[in-house]
Amino acid sequence: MKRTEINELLKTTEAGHKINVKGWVRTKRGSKNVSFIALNDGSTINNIQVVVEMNEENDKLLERIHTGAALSVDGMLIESAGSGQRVEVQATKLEILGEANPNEYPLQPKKHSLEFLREKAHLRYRTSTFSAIGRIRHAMIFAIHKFFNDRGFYNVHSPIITGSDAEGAGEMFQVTTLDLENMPKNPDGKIDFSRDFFGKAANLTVSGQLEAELAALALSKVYTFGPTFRAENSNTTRHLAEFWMIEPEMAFYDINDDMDLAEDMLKYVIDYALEHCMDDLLFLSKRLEEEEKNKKADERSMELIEKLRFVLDNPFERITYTEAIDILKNSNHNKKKKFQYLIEDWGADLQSEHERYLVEKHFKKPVILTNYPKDIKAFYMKQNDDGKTVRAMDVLFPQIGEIIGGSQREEVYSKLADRMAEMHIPEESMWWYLETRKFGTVPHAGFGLGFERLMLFITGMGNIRDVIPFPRTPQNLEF
RNA sequence: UCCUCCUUAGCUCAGUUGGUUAGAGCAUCUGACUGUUAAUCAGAGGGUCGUAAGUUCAAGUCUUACAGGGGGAGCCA
Repeated sequence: MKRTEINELLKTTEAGHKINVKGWVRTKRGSKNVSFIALNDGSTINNIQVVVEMNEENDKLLERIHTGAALSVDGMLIESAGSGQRVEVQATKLEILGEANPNEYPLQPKKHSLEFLREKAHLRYRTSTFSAIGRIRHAMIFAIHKFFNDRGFYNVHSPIITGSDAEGAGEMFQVTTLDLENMPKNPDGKIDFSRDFFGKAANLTVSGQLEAELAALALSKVYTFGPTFRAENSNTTRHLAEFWMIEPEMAFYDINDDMDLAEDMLKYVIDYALEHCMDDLLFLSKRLEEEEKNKKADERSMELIEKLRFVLDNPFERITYTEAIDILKNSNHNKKKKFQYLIEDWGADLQSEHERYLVEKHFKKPVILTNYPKDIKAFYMKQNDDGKTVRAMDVLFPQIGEIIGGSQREEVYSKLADRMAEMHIPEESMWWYLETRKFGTVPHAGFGLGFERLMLFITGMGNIRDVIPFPRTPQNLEF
């Protein structure tokens, strides 16, 4: 018989027909005459209840069925005689597809710590929490593609292996086919990369932005959505060595158009999650609420769905770096010396604590900071006429901090070339990028959204290692 | 990379000012129960207290080193 997925079964309004269902056992409860199995196949957070009448044959099978076992069940879909669910499956034939030895299977029908599950990453998808995150992650990927497609953007595949080492976004992972035990050397003792696969040193990309700019200067509106690699020794709840980034790039956009797009996109995907992932969000919300109970009253945060709606319904606050410095400098927090790094002079980079103060204490909503000092930002950002600032824009979210970093790009050849020289970026490695400013240059802008940081916000999870199936972080490559 | 905390049963945790035989819930096994909802009730098995060394009459408890993990900071998305 053809299998029906559990989300379909639970939606059924007409009961009383024969079906087949397959899935993994979440719990089994028994009494003298009847046993109940909660079965889940990942199509929904909800389980279907399988009812098994006790007889000699079923007794033997049930002894081998424990949490984690895979089953195929033929039976009648009927209205439930119990009160916890609308429909259930009255089993006529049970088949064990795969047993799970209860003395070895690590997952139990109870709450496990996220730390424990991280060490069981090969099985954690089978928990309610991680299957919910998996489904939401898919929905967000789809929503992002839909958002851009509906607005006439083209998706571009930027390269994963790159020969450019001047993107300046962070430490890079080297890619080589040279024999590490026996590296070819030049007469001066340095490694001879002309003998390497590409004839030069190669790395994994840290950003697709520069390539996206090339595409935008022909296709007008493009976006990348691909893996990104940073070899920084970052050990935090919001950094990964391998993460997915969305980088739209638009010709004829200025910084204000860029901010509008960023805000629209974030609101669109939040709305999409509320529309399509409510079951999973409600589960994660309940889970969070239980965790929050253990916290002090003033450390508790807004309920997950309420928080998503709040961001959706309120315009983001847009202020300049200079205005932010004034707010921080004159804040009681600064005067009472509650910041670890006190704000004194214009020009300093903002610390996490300052960003959090602006978002969580002062404005109490997402903030877009613009026009940063040029010395703390990348070489490609559009220089303002004041000679001090650039048209950068960072979107700051509660709890997460920077979720988007973007800017209008410098389109004037001479200004870009001068800035590269000032920052010691070798022109010969970036000649192709500079040429776009030589031929038919136009104002353009773009931004980068860290996909896992978006996932942190949508799911309310606290650690970025829990919103990507197989996290890559320093000293960790087990799965 | 820096600072800080944690490691006790398969899992989550308790373990007093160092003191006799290290506890609980869940899970597992046995039994009871006419439909349960992370079922319930009764009983059983399960631990060289992360590893190594030290202090002490005595260490799960104190000290040091190492390992694994968490949180915070920096770098950023």
